[in-house]
Amino acid sequence: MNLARARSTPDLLLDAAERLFAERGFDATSLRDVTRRAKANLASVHYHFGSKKGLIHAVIQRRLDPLNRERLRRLDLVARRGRPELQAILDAFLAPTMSVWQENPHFMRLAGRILSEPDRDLLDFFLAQFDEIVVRFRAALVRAVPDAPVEELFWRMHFVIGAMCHTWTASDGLEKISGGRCRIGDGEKALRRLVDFCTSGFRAPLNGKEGR
Amino acid sequence: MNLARARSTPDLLLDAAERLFAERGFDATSLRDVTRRAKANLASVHYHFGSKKGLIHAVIQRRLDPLNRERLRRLDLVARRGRPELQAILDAFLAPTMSVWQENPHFMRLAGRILSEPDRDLLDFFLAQFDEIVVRFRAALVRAVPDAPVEELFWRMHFVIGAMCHTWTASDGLEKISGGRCRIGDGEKALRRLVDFCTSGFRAPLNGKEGR
DNA sequence: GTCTATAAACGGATAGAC
DNA sequence: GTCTATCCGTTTATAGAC
Repeated sequence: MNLARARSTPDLLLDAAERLFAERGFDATSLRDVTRRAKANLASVHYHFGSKKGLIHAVIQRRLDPLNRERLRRLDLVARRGRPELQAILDAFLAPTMSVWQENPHFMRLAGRILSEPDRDLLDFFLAQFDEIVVRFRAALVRAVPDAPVEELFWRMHFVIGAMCHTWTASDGLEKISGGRCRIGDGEKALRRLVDFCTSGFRAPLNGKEGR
Repeated sequence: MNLARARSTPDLLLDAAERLFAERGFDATSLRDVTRRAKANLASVHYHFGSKKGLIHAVIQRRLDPLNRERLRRLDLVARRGRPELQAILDAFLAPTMSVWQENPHFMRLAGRILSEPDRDLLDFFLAQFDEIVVRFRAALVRAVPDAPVEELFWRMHFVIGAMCHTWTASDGLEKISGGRCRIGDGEKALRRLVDFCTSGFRAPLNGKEGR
């Protein structure tokens, strides 16, 4: 309400944690690092979030919640007018990740890494945020590609997710490998390339015989 | 030479480390965990590998070296006979990862995770193993898709790598999300799906206007 | 090459004053 | 809500005996 007021301690902790988790990883970031950056007290983490794990969960949920709501909002717009276009569905899924990346590249790097996290608890918590996304996008894909088995749709979305995560988390690796040719820039062109690649990949022949 | 002899201490350490690093991550695995599993002494790690980082590098190089040699061997077979087929090139790049995954799923999970590693030193060491791969596959792709700008080829390979890593590292996540519908099984079918998806994605129209 | 013992530092968590 | 002090376990790394 009071716009001039400084950010609250929980917010400062979340900001600092998000940044450090993204830069160094969860394990390599101590609560002492977080509180030092947030200019808060060490014990404040346990007061506000209960534990380090509680802080990690809060960092994830703060961004994932609006991200997935935006995905569903866009999917609604697409699905409302008749049979949905494959490319429009993929765009509804992928485009919001670019917005988050633009506003907060730290979080997207962090999110991409969680999917390959060894910590089962953390992975399960993360995946649980996607229950509605899975149901709704699956339904849309079935309508858009009715001749594909559902199993095939899941596999192809798996590849889409892999390409997506790699785009936002490893774009500096691409820049290095390409000798500086490929820069992610503001993300707009990268998103368009990503959507085009995925749409075309999704249209691979279903019998898998083509071109062999 | 002596086939009946037990494996050497360095090998036992590498085996144990590979397994634990894959299951728990680098940070969450202590040298005590490694030496306990290898039934070796704590100090043996420093004697044979100098440090924990030295051990990590050795674990990576032991598998990556033959993997990338196999990629180049297959690429040679493909490129020898005239203009290479796009699908054959991608197969030469992707198929060896399945072989490694079959023989040692632990390592592939580990390798996939390194690409999103926050530790810059480790990422740089990892990427340095791919210098020859980048040069040789780029040349083949230029021949196979001559009308595409090199920049576009790099981006598309970036997406291929993302899909590939996600396939071998997060396949259990797919199984969970798909409600048990999608299992990676022996990897053969997953590889075929992956190659088909990537080949088709690679053939996306170059102007990016199709279907919009 | 292998082992014990230990150094030196850092981790998350908590009790209790304010 | 904030802060200090502290508990207690763990970490990598090394010195030096065998």
